[in-house]
Amino acid sequence: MPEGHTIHRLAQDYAAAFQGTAPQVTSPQGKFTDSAALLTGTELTRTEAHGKHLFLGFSGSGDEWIHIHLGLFGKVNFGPAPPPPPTDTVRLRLANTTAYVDLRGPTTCALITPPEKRAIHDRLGPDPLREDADPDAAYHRVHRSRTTIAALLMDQKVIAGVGNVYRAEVLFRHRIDPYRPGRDITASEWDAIWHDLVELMREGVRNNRIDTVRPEHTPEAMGRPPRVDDHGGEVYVYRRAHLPCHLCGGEIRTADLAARNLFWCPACQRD
DNA sequence: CGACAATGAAAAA
DNA sequence: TTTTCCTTGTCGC
Repeated sequence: MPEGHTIHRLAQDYAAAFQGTAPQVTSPQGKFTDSAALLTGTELTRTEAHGKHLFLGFSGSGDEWIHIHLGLFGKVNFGPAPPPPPTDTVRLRLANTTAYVDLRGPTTCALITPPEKRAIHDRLGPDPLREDADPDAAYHRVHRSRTTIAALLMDQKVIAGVGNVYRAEVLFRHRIDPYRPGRDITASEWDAIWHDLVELMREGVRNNRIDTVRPEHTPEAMGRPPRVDDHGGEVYVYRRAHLPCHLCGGEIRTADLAARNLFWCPACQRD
């Protein structure tokens, strides 16, 4: 379930459960065993998120980081001590006297050095959830590009943390045709998109799910039946192909864009 | 029990 | 542009 909000929430949750302790680090699945052995006995001192990348900072003899990227399938599960016997897909388990956490199916779980961590930050664009983010840096790339805005929003070098749900929903909320080239996005449109993402994603961190429907458009307010989709939140277009648009009643469309399923309302999102 | 999809992205070609 | 990797839940037979 990982877009940027999930990763920032995980940074908070890992810190709450393990920061200031030296958890036992294991890799029941085996792919992280050597690094896990090196880390056991060292203290988790801080956690950090940038886009969809999670960093767990350990201080032993020097600074070391576990770099985690969940990819499409990765999942994290927290629980109270004592931990149950791990299943054979657990890539990484942390366990201290009060809690454990299991990581399964990540694209990346690797021990890295501070310079390697810096290199990752350097290839990522600004993250709406980070204080140090510069929205102008993102717009600089957007407004010089002939690529569609829907593809640019998915490009982590342009803006970090947006995924398939936020891209579809933020474009709907701003009535922007997903196929419009980035160069035709105005500065004020980008400003509105960015600040909307900041608010939506902060709420996503708080609630651990994506909700994008304005209060006046909720099923209750509109006299509609509640959503049926099981992805977790209330949305306008994501995974609503061929269903009626909440606002205009027209049919939501879907298409392949940037290797993912795009959803949009051609009537509401017309340039 | 196999096919398939799912909020992702790097490597290979 | 295509292939590859990672896991789990659901659906149809």
